[in-house]
Amino acid sequence: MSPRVHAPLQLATEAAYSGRDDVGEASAKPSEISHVDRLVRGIIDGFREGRYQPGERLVAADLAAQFNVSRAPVREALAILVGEGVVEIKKNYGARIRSFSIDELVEIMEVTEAALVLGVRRCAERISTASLEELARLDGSFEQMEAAWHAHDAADFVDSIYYFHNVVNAIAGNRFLGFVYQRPHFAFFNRHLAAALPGPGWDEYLDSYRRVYNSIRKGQVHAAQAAFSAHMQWAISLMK
Amino acid sequence: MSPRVHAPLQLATEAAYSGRDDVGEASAKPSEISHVDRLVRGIIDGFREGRYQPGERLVAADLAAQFNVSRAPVREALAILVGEGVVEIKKNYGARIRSFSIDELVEIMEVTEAALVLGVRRCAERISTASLEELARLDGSFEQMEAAWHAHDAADFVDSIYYFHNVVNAIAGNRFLGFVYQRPHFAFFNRHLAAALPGPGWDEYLDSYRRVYNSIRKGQVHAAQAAFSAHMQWAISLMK
DNA sequence: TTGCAAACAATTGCATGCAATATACCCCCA
DNA sequence: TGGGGGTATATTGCATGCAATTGTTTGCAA
Repeated sequence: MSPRVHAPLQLATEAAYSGRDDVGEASAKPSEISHVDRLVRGIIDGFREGRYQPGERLVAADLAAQFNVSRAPVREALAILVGEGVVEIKKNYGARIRSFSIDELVEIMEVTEAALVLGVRRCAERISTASLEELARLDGSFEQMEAAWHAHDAADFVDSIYYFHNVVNAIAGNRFLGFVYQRPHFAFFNRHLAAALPGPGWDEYLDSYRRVYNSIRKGQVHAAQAAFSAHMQWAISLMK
Repeated sequence: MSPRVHAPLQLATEAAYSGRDDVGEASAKPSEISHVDRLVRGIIDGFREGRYQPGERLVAADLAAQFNVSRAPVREALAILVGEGVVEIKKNYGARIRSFSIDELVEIMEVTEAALVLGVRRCAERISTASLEELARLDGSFEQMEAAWHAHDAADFVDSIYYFHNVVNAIAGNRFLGFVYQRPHFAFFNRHLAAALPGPGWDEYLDSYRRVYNSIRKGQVHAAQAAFSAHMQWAISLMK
């Protein structure tokens, strides 16, 4: 299997949504990343890379040993992930990664569509004012998507879609949308989706996104929005 | 000031979004609520009730004393709130409640609209199949809104709007939407909004929601959706 | 062989302790 | 009176320890 794309997941603790005053000199120096951040990221990455499976038992002491820290920061990281709805903790038994039923995945997709359509619309509206770097990222993300599609790698494919939308959201200019979409439960959801993916509509999937991408590129706001919504509705109907 | 409405905020740890197998016998017995849950709820409530101000310094040791626990669960609770983007922790200084600029509030409102419009639509679609209890809650929530409006209590008013949408989301039947909207950052956002509220459009505000409410009640899907979107767009334009 | 109960082991939840470090204060000097 | 530097203080970040509780296994009886 080819190396994963790994859409760069930003944590709230890393100023994902803090384009604000009080930062000042910060952000220049990433200084020391805390153990907690490293753990949260490590657990999420571990899941996205398939090292941890849904339903798998995560014992705090084991994680502490794996990451070479004590149980205190592990517990804080797990607390964050519980707050995100991504991990369940069973008392005196252990934490485990949540798994989702088809019904739940459908519900998640509906909400995802509602949120992302805002990003698609705004992005198409603002595409003419996008910087060259942003456009390059957009083009690059779609190329990654095509590559993953040709390689028939479902995990890479959903990763590249996630990355694509992150780029779209960034161009859209609504930082809160970026923040919300980068919450672990959305990142997780994508990975869960991959399991259901290389199904009957594999061809259609890329075509839909090509329509979205092209419409965005041409600044066709309504077309982009319609193409994206149609795609999501189609994907949802396919899941049922 | 009249007592706050307090939309019942559910935490992820309380099975807010876990209508799933493995629960089994649970949920019947709330058993013992953990210190961490109590702290998260307590801090959020403290903010919503105005006991903690945005930007206020939250020292772990103080919170530990207030809630009569040690610093360990306090740190876990703060970690959750940091993950939610609701609290910032500054090393060797303390945590503090984030404050939002007008620009950020606008961005949050845009995302909120995108998400909630899904709930409004679905709710209107399914209103005919709603249980009597659900309808009673819906009616009650709107009555609370009217009462807060007449009392000119902005905090109560936004609280009741938050509660109204929670009821709408519940009837809409998408549990993930409920889960997302109950994330602390949305609950927080509402409180921040209250500060900007009793402005020029105070009258218009209730009228808009009455239109939304009536359309939902009559099952007029498109009208409800349009009324809600129009209202949000109007509120956003007012903020700028 | 199967059902049940009791002891055991494993794990969490929380308290406490300590070192690292950013902030704040104070004093001195210009 | 204003500014700068050094020290003291406060607070976090993390490690460790212990009790409570749950899941598991074992042994016994039917």
